[in-house]
Amino acid sequence: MPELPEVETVCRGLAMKMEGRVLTRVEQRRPNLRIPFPDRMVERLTGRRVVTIRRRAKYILIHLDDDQVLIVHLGMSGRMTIGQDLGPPAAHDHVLLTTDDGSDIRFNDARRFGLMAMTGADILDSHPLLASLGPEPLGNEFSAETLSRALKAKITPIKSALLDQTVVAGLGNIYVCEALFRAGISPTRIAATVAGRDAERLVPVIREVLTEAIAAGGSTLRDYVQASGELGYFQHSFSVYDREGQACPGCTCDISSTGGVQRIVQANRSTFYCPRRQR
DNA sequence: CTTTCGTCCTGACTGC
DNA sequence: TGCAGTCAGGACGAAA
Repeated sequence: MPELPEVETVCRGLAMKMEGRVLTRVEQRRPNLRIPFPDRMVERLTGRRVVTIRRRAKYILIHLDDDQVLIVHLGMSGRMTIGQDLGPPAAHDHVLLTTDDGSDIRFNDARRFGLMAMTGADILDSHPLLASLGPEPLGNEFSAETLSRALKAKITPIKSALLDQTVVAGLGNIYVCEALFRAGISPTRIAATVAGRDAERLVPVIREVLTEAIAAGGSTLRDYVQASGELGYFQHSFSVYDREGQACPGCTCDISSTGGVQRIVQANRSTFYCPRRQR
């Protein structure tokens, strides 16, 4: 499931292949993903040159030479595959792009939680999908002060607060679990109680876990493929995520007495944590 | 207003 | 072996 580091990796892969290139062929193979495709998307993309590709939260922003921006979200199962002469579309290939130097770029999304939208570059930040996003966790605006301010009035668990894209933009279930583990903060803590001292510990840890994952080229558990189209998944080692019952990497005592990593459900999502190390 | 919960979707996995 | 049921999850929108 692509989170910020995976989206960053995809952006970098797409940028290498697409920036400066003209989209010579565009094919849209169904009317919608989570939402309908933009009106006349094929016509609006065909013949356009890609200027830059950037990321905001988990959105891929493809800037075109007519000052339009294609907004892409990978959702849960979305992936981009890149290659030369990829042949007939695979199952769930929904959008096919070809560049003037012969690269094929395909958006594949089995579960169709992803989306595409288009808007003008000048009004990009006020687009409904982007307008209420909080600070980038790797940006200068994200600090213990801004995080504390965002958490101060929240009575929801810190786990839920960190998944709230208005608090900080781009964290998903995996990296919230991992960051809380590294910070030694229980996911069940009321968000407001994390403001202050704990937020000072949390901010660098969030940056650290994301930076490591980006450096590793993204990570996955199931169905993520790097933008380069390379075969295989990058297997990232998580401390707690999806490790229910396994030994917590920080606890040296016998797992039979600790129970290892616990799984609980918060807001209908699995949370993994170590009750001994996270308070 | 804030917070929670249902919804979209398919494939991987579990258990009978 | 086959098949029904469960689960996964981002983000929106409805409900509380």
